[in-house]
Amino acid sequence: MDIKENKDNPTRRRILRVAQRLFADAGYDGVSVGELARAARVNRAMLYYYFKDKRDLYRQTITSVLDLIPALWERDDLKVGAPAERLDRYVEALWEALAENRDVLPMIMRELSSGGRERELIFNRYLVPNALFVGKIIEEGVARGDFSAAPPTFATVALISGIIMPNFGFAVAKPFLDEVAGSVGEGREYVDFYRAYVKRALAAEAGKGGDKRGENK
Amino acid sequence: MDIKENKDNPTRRRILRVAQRLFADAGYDGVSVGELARAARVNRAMLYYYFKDKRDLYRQTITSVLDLIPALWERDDLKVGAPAERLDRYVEALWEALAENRDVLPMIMRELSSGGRERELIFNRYLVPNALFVGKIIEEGVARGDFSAAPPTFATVALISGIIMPNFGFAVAKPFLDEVAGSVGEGREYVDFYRAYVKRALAAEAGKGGDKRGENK
DNA sequence: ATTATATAAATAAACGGTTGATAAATAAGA
DNA sequence: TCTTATTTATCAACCGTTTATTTATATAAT
Repeated sequence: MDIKENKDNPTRRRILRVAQRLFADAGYDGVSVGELARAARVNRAMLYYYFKDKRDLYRQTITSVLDLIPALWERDDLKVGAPAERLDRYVEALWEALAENRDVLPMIMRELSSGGRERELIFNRYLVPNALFVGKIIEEGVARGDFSAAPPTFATVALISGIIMPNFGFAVAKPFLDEVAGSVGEGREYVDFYRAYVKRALAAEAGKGGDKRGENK
Repeated sequence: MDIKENKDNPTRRRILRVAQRLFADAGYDGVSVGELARAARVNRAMLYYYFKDKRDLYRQTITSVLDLIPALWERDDLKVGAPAERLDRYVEALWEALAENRDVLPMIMRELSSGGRERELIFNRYLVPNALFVGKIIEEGVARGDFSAAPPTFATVALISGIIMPNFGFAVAKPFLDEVAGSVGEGREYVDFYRAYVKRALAAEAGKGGDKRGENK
């Protein structure tokens, strides 16, 4: 009756992998345990052998997918160098991370849209810490006089928005966008554009720039 | 058997109003016709008297909510003046429009997240036209040499993102955000910040600016 | 003004199908 | 033989939808 704890079990992993795809596409209510079991080629009852219930499976699916975000905050190359540099690398890094798994943003967006049960989990575990991480870099840049963008909170939000939204667009509508606007590429061109865009937006007025140590490598 | 077409019918309007709230909170699959009927204090069968089926009701709910977006493109004050001015007013206008009805963005986001049936409707009727509207202003500004931001498509995306994302955040998490970050206000401060932010991001390099007619009011 | 008729609005009841979940029986592996 | 893994069978509850029936309202005929 109690749930098997062997995380390496191949059946269990197969269920999780399939659940990730299906939940990302249709959401919690949009997938039945029947579909889930069929897609994973297991008996319906097996879901209750490895997971407490449907919501438990959903929760574990979410965290397993979204846990590539915290990995960002550990990267060494985002810890050294001038704020402008680190921020520039962060834009690139977050984009890459999100582009790598196209299920992340749809899952987050849908869960936030639904007065979702996992809304606070997502905020506390991913969004707020991520905003704090970026905010700290900007704060430092403002303090040094490199950035004019204050308050840092607002600049943080604006900056992250420009990464998340387009990436979300790619994730949910790449084929469609290609159709209405010709090929929209893979997003690389946008990232390059956006790095320069952010640089201009945050730049301190000429002459007001403070300590130049470490700038431009 | 055929559907009553009287759009002013009070019962019908009550159903739509309730559907708007419930669907915005929980999505298509997250609300049963039973809940819907109970919340609107009508018999379940009445939904099928005024609407073809659940999805028809859902579709009509979506469009009735989202139709405040196209209203933006008709505004006269967004049609006259220098590009920089019009863009500045657009930022303000879009923010206000979205803040006015906090169901808009959650509905859009969820529908896009779920390989939703109404995805193309949303793109074709709201998102693409809106992007074209903004894109045209930016294009004009670039042509005049007022903006350095090219290509206009990318600048358009970046600019809109900085409005939509924070507004979405407000819509789904205002109470929560107040709790973790102190009161985050009503967003007015952010809009003011963002207008300046955009201005810097799009500004042409000093001296390269072309025709100055109409600038700075 | 009363009655008859037509139509619109609302209700109750039921349909087959699917839902998430459980318990008991069985098979496989140690 | 004991534990782990998988299946079969079954459950009540709910799902979206339809049908048949009743109530209310407006119009026309008497």
